[in-house]
Amino acid sequence: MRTDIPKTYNPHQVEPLRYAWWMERGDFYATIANDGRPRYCITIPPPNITGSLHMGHALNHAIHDVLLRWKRMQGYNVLCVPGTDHAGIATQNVVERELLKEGLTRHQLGREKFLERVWQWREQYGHTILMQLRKLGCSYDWRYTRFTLDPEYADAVLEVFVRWWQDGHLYIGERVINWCPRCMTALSDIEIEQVDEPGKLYHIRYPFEDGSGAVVVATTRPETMLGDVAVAVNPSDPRYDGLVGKSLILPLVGRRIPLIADPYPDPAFGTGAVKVTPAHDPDDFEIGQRHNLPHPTILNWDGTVNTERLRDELNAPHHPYLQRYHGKDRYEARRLIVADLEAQGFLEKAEDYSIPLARCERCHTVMEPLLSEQWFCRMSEIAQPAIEVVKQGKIRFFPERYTEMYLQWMENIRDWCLSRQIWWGHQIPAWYCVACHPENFALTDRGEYRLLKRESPIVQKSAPDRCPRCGSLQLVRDPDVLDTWFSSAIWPHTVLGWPNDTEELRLFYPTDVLLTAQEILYLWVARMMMTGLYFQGDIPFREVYIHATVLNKEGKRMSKSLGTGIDPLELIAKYGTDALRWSLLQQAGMQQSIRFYEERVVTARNFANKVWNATRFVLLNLEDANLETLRRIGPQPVDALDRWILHRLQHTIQAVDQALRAYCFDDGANALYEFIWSEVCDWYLEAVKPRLQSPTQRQQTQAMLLYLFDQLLRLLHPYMPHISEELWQAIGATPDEPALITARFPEVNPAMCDESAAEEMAQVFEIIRAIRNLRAELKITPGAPIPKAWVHPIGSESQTRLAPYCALIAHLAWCQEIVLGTPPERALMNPAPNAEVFLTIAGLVDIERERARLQKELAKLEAEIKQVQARLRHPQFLERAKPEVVRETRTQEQALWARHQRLKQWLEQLK
RNA sequence: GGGCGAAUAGCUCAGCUGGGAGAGCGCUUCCCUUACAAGGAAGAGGUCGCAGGUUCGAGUCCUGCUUCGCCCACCA
Repeated sequence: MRTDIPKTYNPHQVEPLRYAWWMERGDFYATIANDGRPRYCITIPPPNITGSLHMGHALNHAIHDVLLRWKRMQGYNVLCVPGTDHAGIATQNVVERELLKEGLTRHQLGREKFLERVWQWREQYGHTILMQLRKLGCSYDWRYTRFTLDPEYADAVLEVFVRWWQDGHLYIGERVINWCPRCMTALSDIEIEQVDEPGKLYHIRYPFEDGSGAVVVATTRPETMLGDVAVAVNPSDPRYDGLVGKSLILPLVGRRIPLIADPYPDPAFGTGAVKVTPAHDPDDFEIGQRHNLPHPTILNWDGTVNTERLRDELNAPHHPYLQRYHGKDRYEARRLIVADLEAQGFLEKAEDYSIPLARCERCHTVMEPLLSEQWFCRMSEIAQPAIEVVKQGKIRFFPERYTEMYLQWMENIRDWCLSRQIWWGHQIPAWYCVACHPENFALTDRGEYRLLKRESPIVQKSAPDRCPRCGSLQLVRDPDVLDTWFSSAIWPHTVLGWPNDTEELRLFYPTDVLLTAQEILYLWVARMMMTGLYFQGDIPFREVYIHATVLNKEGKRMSKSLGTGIDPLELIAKYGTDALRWSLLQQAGMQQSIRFYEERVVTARNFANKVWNATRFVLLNLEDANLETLRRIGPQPVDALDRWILHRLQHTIQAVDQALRAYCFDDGANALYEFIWSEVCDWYLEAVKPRLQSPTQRQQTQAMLLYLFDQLLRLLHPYMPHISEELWQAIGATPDEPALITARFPEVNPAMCDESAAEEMAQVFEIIRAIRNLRAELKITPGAPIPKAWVHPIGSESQTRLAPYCALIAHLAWCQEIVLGTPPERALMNPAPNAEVFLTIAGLVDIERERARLQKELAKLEAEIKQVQARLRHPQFLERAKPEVVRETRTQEQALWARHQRLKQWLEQLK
């Protein structure tokens, strides 16, 4: 038996070694066979390869690991598949930034060379985050580590794309999409963040061609007027009766545009007239479609103004004045145009206005709605089954409120823009024949064909030899790659081997739960449900737990750039992994956000230390023992104290079990904390100390302690795996159960539940508190002996001898239980609700002071009595309150009166 | 503009189906008692966001409002 245990828990000496030990033993590995055990499977949300561990990850993965360890201990065959996401735009941005330091752009490097660089980068840095997850203690099956650009994974992605194409769910469309002028790519509707920012609303006068006045339109983006093709008004708007059909002259540009009638404009807003720029606004585009209007583009992909395209697209003479704006950045162009409009008297006014802006989620650049040709996925049909499974309860959300949010979003789902104009990712498996449509291609300087328009794509997993229509060898592959979320959408079944029919799929699909943050509910969770149902024919997971967002103490989002973030690795370095995990899990339940700060980890570290020292105490008291013998003896209660602690243990087992089932990790942690610290350490261990000195009770008490701590460490293991394993090795490990990580999780034993023991001990604790209170109030130093104490339990029928406990725990020299009516002489008294205690302390009884103290006590009692009586005097209370409540109130009143009587009597006696 | 969360001790939060408010940290006082000072003991501290309503009785249920946060939404 080890007795050289340090007095404080040192996580750095324990945690890395324990983790390595489990790895060596292969404890994280699932069995890929039906060995008769039930199975439990989670596929983690693959973090970006560009990422490093932040508090959100720490919380997410602490939760993963609690569940995995809990299930493993319950005898499940547990598989957790880790991995990383290639994160198209994010990664490409990182590598492009590196190139920029060398003065290079990706275009200078060329696609192939650039991709080599990205792969290099990923080899070097792409595994950082997975290594960090190991530091968190995650018991994942690292053999299964996947990457969304692995060859097999890429094959699955192409398979999905081809099948959806064949099944008619994909299409090429020219639409106004969200364009990031910095990333130079399209983004889906959910990859942008909407913010309202202060700006200006410009009112511009568009004169009628015939000189009969003007129409005033309002816009927040005046530069787009270059591409205006009409002004629209609502047909019901009386202000424009008889004017529709007339021509307007576009200021600065001089182009003639019509005034048209369309249901879109809201007559109540401003002048009721809307300028129509089909290429740069989704609503305007639809108006344009309805009226068969042209849609000239006035912006380049980098956000600069292009007025030459205007000439080409409108087949119109180029107004020389426009040259001023050509090549200017959109904001520069805006300033110029506003100035020119004002100078020429076209600007009616510019008012302050809160403008809704869309920014790129990745780089925060203001998005530009831009007309372009993209690949889309038609969603409504695919979404249907994913709606059904939720309505039927086959997939359940925790917290439940997310169910409604999910359903509402799914029922209004919009088509998904799949193509991205970047290089890092899954290149779209579509080829176009130059021979069939030479007009769709331009020849570059390097003599390569550049795709201008997508027509008649040949969609298949591998490059076709020749055009199936004309036999030409001149085929050009679509340069675009797929949205990163397209590949992560198939994560659960793909990491298990799809499209092959693998043993992993058969054993572990559907997985059990998906654990994630709320921000990717639509981006990812919903899409996995759609692809899982479509391709694997079954739900990807049975439950979805959406955990809180981690905020700082001020309730602000943790952000590196704002400096409001906390680095979990730093916290691990300071306080250890188990402390960090505990501090997070201790507040992880059904809330949508949690505030996190370092003091929480300090508290958690202190708790770990408490566990360490409590177990140290047990070990020190087991030095002479044979553990085998003690295990054979088992938990045999000596008395009510033991029955009470076993009872509380059952309660704790029950609470932890219930909490983990319901994803209320906070409740489980609190139950454990309360049990271990308050009940085991503060009461049980203190009370048991004298018994350990008794030759007749020592062994039985040792057996109790061994059992209790064995159970307690098992319960703690999912939350604090390292320290619990380390300590358990000293007291729990047997040839049958050599490691805690695979030992059996405790289950409630009804035979150990004992309410009466609980009540009995509650009374003991009350008495002891009353004694301590007296001592403290009278400033009796803890060491000073108290010659005599009498305790008088009230209302308990049991003939148990409480006095010995009180003497032991409260360090009394002499203690006796008395019955009513025989109070001692010249003592101090403390009346507690269900007990009263009398102490005699030589020379310390100042009668007057004592009387004053008790008078105060009496006054407090009387106030309470008044309150209760007031309620009982109320006729409606007696009539309408539940009978048991009335009864309870009556007994309460009686008890108060009785205390009152006794106090008074005691006061009399003190005279 | 809709939807959802939150508002309780100085701080961070518990309070299930309505019966008189709890924890951790912080604070005060006393203790280095041989598991633990990262500890022990005893305390102080709250018109439970505001205003109504239901009820014998409301942090708890209903209505309205205020403040903060999140999600969704094409209003020029």
